[in-house]
Amino acid sequence: MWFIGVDGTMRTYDVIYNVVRRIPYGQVATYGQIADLAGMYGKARLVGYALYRVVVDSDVPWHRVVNAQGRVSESPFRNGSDALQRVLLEAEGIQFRADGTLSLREYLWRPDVLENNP
DNA sequence: CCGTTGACGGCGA
DNA sequence: ATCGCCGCCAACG
Repeated sequence: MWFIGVDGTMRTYDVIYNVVRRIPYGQVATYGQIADLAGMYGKARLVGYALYRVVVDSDVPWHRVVNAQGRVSESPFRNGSDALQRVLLEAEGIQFRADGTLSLREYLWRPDVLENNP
């Protein structure tokens, strides 16, 4: 499998990426939520570190991860991927408020509810 | 083996 | 509400 290293070990960040891959189209998850689901409760920042390493054209839907305020985390180090993130989310039907936040109540992924269903 | 590097979140003033 | 502070850590050179 692509997420297992040649030595057979799955790296820490790969565990995080695998959770991110489960976020459904049109929904979002928070950094803290991903950490929790990855068995790294309280380590939201680690998720941020991991996503920083992801390349834009990755198979990991990195754009579906926002912060606990329902806002795209911006940083000059992201070199524009933060602006792209909003564009990609809007392309999935997610609407942003005037203050730059999105409705977590409406778009937050709830894994426990039912994975796939219309 | 270090030193550097960064997409968070919660809590207090 | 809106700041600042701080815990926390894998990957890379």
